[in-house]
Amino acid sequence: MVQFRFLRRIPMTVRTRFAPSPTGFLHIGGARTALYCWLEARRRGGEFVLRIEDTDRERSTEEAVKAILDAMHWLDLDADEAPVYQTHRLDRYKQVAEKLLAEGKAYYAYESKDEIEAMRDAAMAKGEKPRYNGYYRDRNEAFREDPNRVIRFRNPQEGSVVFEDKVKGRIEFANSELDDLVIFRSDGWPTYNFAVVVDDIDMRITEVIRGDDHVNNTPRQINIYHALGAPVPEFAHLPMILDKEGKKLSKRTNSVSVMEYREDGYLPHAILNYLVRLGWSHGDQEIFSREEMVKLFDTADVNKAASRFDTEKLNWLNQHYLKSDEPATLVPEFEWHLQRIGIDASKGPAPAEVIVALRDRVHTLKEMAERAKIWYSPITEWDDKAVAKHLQNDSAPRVLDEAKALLAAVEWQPEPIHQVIEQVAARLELGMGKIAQPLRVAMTGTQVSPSIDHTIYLCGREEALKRIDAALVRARG
RNA sequence: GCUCCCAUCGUCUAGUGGCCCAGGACACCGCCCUCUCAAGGCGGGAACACGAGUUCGAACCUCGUUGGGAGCGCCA
Repeated sequence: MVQFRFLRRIPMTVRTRFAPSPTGFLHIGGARTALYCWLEARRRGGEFVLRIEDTDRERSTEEAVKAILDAMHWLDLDADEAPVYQTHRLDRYKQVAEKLLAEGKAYYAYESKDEIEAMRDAAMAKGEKPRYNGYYRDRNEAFREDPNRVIRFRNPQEGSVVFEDKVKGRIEFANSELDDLVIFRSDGWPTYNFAVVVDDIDMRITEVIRGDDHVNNTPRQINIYHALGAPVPEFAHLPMILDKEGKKLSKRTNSVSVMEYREDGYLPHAILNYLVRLGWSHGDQEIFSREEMVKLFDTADVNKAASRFDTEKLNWLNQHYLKSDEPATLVPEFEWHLQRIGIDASKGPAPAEVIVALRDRVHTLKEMAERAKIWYSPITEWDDKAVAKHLQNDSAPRVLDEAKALLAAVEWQPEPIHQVIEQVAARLELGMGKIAQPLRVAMTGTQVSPSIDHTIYLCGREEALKRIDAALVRARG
């Protein structure tokens, strides 16, 4: 055990964990928790690990595990170790519970669920908190086969539990408010509050970062740490994320799954940047690179109050990254979106050039893909108003004829094309509006598009000339 | 009902007793630029929940009120 003693002398490494229960997809609140755990570990040179809390065998699914892992991967929140699955650790929980039993820190109880419920109703009727009355606490009943057999933790009755939450500050609970919670269910599986503590001890977690819906569980868990003679980690309870109306986020009215945000066209780092600023800040700074987040983030600077999810601001950030990222780095995600709407990116302009043309005009890659359609497939719809206004007038046919002639021979690059348009304007003595709009309708069937030179350029010469011909038919028709 | 938590512009927030008749960002409005739509530039309106204290002085400290939220499971 020489090695062991040596290890003890090494300063404790910071370890954080993200512990989702696989009963659904990774939602946006969970993503923020994971981000904060990840950042805290990275900043302090520590380790970030994952634990799958799958002891609820009714609701946990394989698909959900995969969905969560996929989302974490997409966000690039990498864990330092393989995930720990609670269902693989049943023997360990049993072992720890036996120890507590042997030391008199836990006991068997045999009430049925109905009896427990009646107990709670009675307490409520008296204006008290619904809780266990401690019937078996001092009865020292031995183990016996019984469908109702559970193991309860013998919670201290005197004094109080105080902890210094890194975001909320000092929090105190009187032990008299706590009852003897079940740590092992009658089905032979441990309960959440027990498994979490055993796992966090075994996984050497030094800072527990989780949603503040867990604040009320914390004193119970601390008492279990004490009973087990284990050091208590630090706690940081993050406030909730509410929807735009200030209500709890729900699937009905919001996108909640991280992967839905992907489908909606958001960039992973835009989501991360949005999330890091939702509940945390560093002065007036809004834009944070991954490196800056890692350098600056601190759970101690997290806000105490709940915050609302604002899609408008996410949109702004997403566009910010669309505009400032190197286009080439956006291509894979963009192509993913093109493919989703049935566009074959190989049959049209280079995606990077399309990105440059559209990034000032859209907030998401989904929108971008939709608008990119005009360069990858033929025009199928014509905006009647656009046709009537910009094609069916005196100058349009002349503009189109003239442009067609010049475009047929020009070097196919945005700049020469731009010069062609200016030449047309000069020759026909017309303003740019009179030139650009008919061409725009010709190229797109609508009166809205990126700058006309780029719009034409991206069509490709052959297609551009074909579209001018088609427009001439309409202009004269 | 009981316990715990929270409270600055519409939203995210800066602010830790004087630098604040409160700063930034998103959104909104106006102007400029302009081949459309955007993007961009410039400017504008917009908040310390309320009431008592403490203090020479309070967005910041204390108490109360009101309003929100979470939890009170053999779910996590």
